[in-house]
Amino acid sequence: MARGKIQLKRIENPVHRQVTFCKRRTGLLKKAKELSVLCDAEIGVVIFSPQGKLFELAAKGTMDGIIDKYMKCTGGGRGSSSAIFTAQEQLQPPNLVCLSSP
Amino acid sequence: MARGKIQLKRIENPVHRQVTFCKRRTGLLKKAKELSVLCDAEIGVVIFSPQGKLFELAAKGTMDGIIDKYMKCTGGGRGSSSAIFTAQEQLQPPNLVCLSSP
DNA sequence: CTCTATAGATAACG
DNA sequence: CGTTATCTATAGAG
Repeated sequence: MARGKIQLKRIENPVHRQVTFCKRRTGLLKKAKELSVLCDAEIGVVIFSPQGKLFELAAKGTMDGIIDKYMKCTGGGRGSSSAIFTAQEQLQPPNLVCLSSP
Repeated sequence: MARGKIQLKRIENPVHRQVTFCKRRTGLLKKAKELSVLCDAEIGVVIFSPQGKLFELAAKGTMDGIIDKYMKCTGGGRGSSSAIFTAQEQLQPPNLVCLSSP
């Protein structure tokens, strides 16, 4: 992203990987919070570093409440407007689906 | 971020907010997956749109496993290397804490 | 939806 | 650990 392009694969150098993890984790949490503020969405993020360290972000509400809501949507999720996906399907094709007008 | 600067507040126009939500949600999930791949981290993201729609991303493992691991780290979290924060504390000061060398 | 210019994120450097 | 050059994400237009 900066002085050099990134590879879409695991960083091998342990030191470099640690630095990148720290920076990107910060950026990801920032982005998550921005999305929740801009669009009034409830967002929860959980990150486990390779060293087993846990990082959590709960925007709008608590993580506990988000997990509870998530459980209801998946476990007993017979709600009509739920979209569960694992992102493998959603992100691999360069295909954005947006609504430009209602 | 592009033809105009963004405000760090809730978007009022419903249509504009919907479009932004869609674009940023896609970008956030992409970033999350990149982080998990680059740094070999286990990441779970849960997003509830204002309309109550649920979006989930589980990178490296299942969301169920991530939540389970999360519960153990918080509930019985007497582990020595756990960092729980709500991002309010972590992101507001322009203060990055990184390890340059181990 | 697709394209483009620009704001924002960040890899490498000091 | 702060700065800078670049790359990427994305707001706005077509």
